[in-house]
Amino acid sequence: MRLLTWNINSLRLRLPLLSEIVAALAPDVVCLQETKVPDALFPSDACRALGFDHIAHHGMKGYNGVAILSRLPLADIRTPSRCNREDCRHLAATVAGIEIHCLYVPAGGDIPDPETNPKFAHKLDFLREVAGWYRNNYTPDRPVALAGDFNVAPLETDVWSHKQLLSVVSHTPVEVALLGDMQASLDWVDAVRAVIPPEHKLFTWWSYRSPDWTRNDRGRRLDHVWVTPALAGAVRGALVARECRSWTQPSDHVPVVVDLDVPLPGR
DNA sequence: ATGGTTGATGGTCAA
Repeated sequence: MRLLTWNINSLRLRLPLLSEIVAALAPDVVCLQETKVPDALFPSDACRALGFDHIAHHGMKGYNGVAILSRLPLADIRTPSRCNREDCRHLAATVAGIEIHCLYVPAGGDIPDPETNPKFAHKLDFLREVAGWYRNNYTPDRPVALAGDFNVAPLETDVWSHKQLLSVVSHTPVEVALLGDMQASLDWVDAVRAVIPPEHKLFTWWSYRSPDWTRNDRGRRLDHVWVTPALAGAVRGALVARECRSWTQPSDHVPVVVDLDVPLPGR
């Protein structure tokens, strides 16, 4: 099973780019974040035309929104609410016996202080709640893949400068610690870092605000694919589609792909 | 220390 996750930053605007990446990488399952499309306006026909006959989406007007596109049937579609908000950040479905979870963690605003910045407080609460939810509702022997924009770059090699980003939201010690707690909830394995050694710098996001993202390569690894220990032995490969950041009218995030050696029906 | 860009929206808000 080839799983692709991408913060697409408007699905409707970037359908042609989705088509391009699907043609190039042939994923079986696609997890999208920041679809920015209400469910009533979801472009299902266009997604089916890309080969995804099975679609789950959880969207709202203007912001957020998650979706799972699959070549294989989806079962048990669920949309857990987070922090008592209906803000469309979590979607889960079962594909070929594997639970696929698509997650969009709040970005957290600019100021890394939960006392003065409610967005940062929400982000910290969200991370705590998700960790507790997995701990209470799952066990590590269940085959689950958790993919999405976690909006946290946990490792020193996940940012262009560890020292310079210590007080920048996405790499502050409090967020990294909470993401660590979330990872510990089910002993999640970072599938991408299981393939690409943690010594290597690896980014999945580059700010739109930089006039030339390639000049200093000031990126961060905000997008992740984790698997439970039950699936860790099935991880066969991982890829960050860095070249997509150079497309015309790109998302500020690029797709991340993980290959899992699991039996698929009809193959 | 500051400002820089993009997308949805139709004024700003979120990232």
